[in-house]
Amino acid sequence: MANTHRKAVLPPLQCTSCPLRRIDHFKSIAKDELAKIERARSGARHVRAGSTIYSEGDPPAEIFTLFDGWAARSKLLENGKRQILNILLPGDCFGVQPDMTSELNHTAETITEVALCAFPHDEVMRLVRDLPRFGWQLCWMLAHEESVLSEHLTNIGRRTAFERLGFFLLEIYARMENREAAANGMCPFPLRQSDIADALALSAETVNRLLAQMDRDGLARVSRGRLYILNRSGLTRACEFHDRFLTPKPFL
Amino acid sequence: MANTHRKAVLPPLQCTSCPLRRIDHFKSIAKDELAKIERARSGARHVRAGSTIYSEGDPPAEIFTLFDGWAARSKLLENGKRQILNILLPGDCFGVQPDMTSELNHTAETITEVALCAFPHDEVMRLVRDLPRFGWQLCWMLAHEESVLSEHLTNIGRRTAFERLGFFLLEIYARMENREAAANGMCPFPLRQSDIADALALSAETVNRLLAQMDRDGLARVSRGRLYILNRSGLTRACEFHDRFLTPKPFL
DNA sequence: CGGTTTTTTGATCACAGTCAAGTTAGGTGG
DNA sequence: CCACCTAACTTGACTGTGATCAAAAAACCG
Repeated sequence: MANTHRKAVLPPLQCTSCPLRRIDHFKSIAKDELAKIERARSGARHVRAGSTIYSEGDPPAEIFTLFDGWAARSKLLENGKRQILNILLPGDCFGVQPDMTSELNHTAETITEVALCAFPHDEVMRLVRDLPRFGWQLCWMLAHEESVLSEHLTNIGRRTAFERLGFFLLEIYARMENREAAANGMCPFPLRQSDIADALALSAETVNRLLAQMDRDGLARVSRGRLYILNRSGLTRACEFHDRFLTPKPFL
Repeated sequence: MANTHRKAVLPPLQCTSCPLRRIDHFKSIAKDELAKIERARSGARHVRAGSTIYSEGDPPAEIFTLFDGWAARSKLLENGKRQILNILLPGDCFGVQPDMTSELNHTAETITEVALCAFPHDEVMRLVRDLPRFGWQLCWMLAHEESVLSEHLTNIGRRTAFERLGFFLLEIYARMENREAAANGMCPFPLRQSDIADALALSAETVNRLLAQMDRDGLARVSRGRLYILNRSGLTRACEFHDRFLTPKPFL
């Protein structure tokens, strides 16, 4: 896997000048609210590639926003198998737990080196208390995540291996496009085939064979850390993809 | 399928005297907040068995709380296959959407006859605005749902058919138990085998064969609209079940 | 009691998993 | 810049789980 991902850059000190906020796809947040959010932020930090941000079973302490790089939320089973719940891209929040007293129900791992912002749990609760609109925004983010998870459940449960993979590639591409990080059918793609397998509940060998087939069929190619969508409409049709669930959302 | 489910009863006019609120498993809500919630409620209604409460694509208008009976949230694919996302039991809320302007991303169907409470979307937004704690509770419910969905994703993605089924039965039983509607290893179970299949991404025939096997093995039995957990610890071990994700939660 | 839905059982098949061996690419250090 | 080492990818052969198709039995409901 070519590590085409440059060193992750840290976010600016001021949330108002966060470059992510200039991206159309993210719902804007009022200036005064942003100021309070900024005060709630406990800091920004780097995490190196291939390491764990938090583990299933840990007590939840912070909510995170991914600023730069790729990560994944996943579950590990007793039998050693891994299920990736969601790939995290810049602008995605994670670590929100129902009950701050209970343990985290999944693990978050980095794929590339990563930069993220952290918000202590009690600060988030304070924000919900003080800013009614913030509570609504948090609900929005959560409901969005649930919607994405439903789509993944259906994808894994009711589609063939080929369709799953096509759906997955198109989803990643659309999300990168929303973040203005894709163009001309090409975008960064630092996932290993075994990561894709863990996200789609397939074996790495099957993913490999299907990628080869999609390349042969001129539909999509993954090569040297990049994803190329060669025939978007063809692939979209072939795997019944739709991007209804990738609606704009607020973040932080 | 024996319809052992009696006629669904309507909830009382006052939320404070709602019998569901007396169940330990649900987080209590302050009296004054409950009064406001009660005012936000647009009404209670019956829906007959086997019908649709709302459909994917509909504009979201209301949030619902299931008061009595069983229902399911599901997605229908173009190829006719159905994926059940979650079985809804009394006390479960559903219909919460990220963005009230977008369309609903799943369908809600009744399994038995059902009684439910409805809350118009704008009233819910008003509640979030007026009651800071309410916003937090809504987040809690959403995060809980996400947690459950993650568990289902892992179950379907990474377990064998046998384990999936055992996990599913134990989950339903534990949830019924939490609702004080199960005892001595027995609880109502109005699902058809094809419903179980759609929830677990299996074929109905496979579900049938596995149920027969579990019966033979003295682990669990489904018969005449009832679920019998014959050997709970055995079944729990056999399918790596855990109920960590079934934490108490608020509702309404 | 009769019609319909659901469950049960059997036979066959195919998709994707597993195992194993070989190749390529990327990263590291001389 | 090249040699080496490891991790990732590739390919082939075989297997097995669970799907599909079909037909009979049972349960349910009016």
